[in-house]
Amino acid sequence: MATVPKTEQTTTPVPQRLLAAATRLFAEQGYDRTSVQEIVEAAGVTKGALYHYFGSKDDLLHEIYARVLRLQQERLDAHAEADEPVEKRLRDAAADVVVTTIANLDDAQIFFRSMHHLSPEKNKQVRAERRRYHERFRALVEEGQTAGVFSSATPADLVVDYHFGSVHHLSTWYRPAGPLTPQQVADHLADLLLRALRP
Amino acid sequence: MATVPKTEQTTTPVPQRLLAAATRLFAEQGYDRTSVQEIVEAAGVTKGALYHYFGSKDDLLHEIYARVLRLQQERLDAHAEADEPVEKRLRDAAADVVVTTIANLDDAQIFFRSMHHLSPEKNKQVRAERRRYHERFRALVEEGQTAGVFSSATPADLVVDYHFGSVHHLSTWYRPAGPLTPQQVADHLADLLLRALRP
DNA sequence: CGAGGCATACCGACTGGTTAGTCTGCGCCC
DNA sequence: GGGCGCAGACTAACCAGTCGGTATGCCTCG
Repeated sequence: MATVPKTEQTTTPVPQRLLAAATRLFAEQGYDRTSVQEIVEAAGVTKGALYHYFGSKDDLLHEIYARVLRLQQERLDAHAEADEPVEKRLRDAAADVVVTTIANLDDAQIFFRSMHHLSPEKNKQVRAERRRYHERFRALVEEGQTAGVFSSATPADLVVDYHFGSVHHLSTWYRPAGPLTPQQVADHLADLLLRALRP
Repeated sequence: MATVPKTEQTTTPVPQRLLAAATRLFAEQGYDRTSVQEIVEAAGVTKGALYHYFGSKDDLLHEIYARVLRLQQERLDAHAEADEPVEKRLRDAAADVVVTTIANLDDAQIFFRSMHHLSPEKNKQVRAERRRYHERFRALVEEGQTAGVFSSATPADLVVDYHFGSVHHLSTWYRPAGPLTPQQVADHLADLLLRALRP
């Protein structure tokens, strides 16, 4: 009894519902403050379902990280490989990560706030992927510096951390109801980066 | 029995020992992962002592926040009021907050990672003080923009968030064992800010 | 074509362990 | 002798993960 009525309208698959519920709750309350019970209730299932699809609560968090990392890396790669001058490639990449981050503010909040809740191995894995991302971005900055279109006054590593600091920070202050659209914020932040890099 | 031996060498007062232990442990493991039991053991006392001086675990966290906020606000005020051109005042303030943050990386880590663990009222209070700090800093940027020594291309608010993003981010990547001294990092980051603001 | 078996998907009570905060009491100092 | 500073056992609540059980569809073989 009490099974889902068999209309032909497809229901969202349970694993996705669980991930969506977990993402929202982790962002709102933090990982440790969110009980597995809350997640399954929000997703309309029970613990049995969650542990059928995921090995642990920690696993759920890891899935959220993997999704974000994959998305951002793909987008960065696309911009970095474009057939454009390096200034434009960097600007586009810098602006895009801002837009994408704002579009997934919950993910971003979790990302930067809950890394230390991952198990050591999963944490290491995430760090490694994160480093790849960082290095790809840094390569863009270095390319411009070598070509002389960017100032070399600041080490490329620091430039990258400077920019990602601001991205990281977005989930702290950006509110959709605010005066600026995501694209406007992205343009401004990319502009600040490029202005700082003027020779 | 087992009282501290009564040599005349003054022992650090218990409340300070508790705060120091809590700061270290919160930074290492996160607020929720640190039990009150761990804190009192690290401080060499028992729960009775902790709850004698602090109303709750949450209170302990709030004290840490208050300490950081007071320190940073004092230093910003000093720089902002100095008798110097606005470029120098902003640069000094921007560099100083970096140095101070690196000198108290544990505090910084807790600050940005654990705000949501504070009770709603305490959270509101901290946000209010934080806003005062932000506005003081913004006033410096605006002063320079009005005077024409800084570009007005970017709203001052965004400029401030851009810089504090990088400060916020420090606890993620800065390691004392790294190649750069705190002062060098501070100079670079302040430089990036000022370069971005060149008209 | 239909019966029987099997895997997948999920349920929900239960367990063992942990935790913040309380409370009674004790010793030392003024 | 009274109160401050603290000790440490205790409680009530909670929580991640387990496990035996059930329903449902598919596949196979007679």
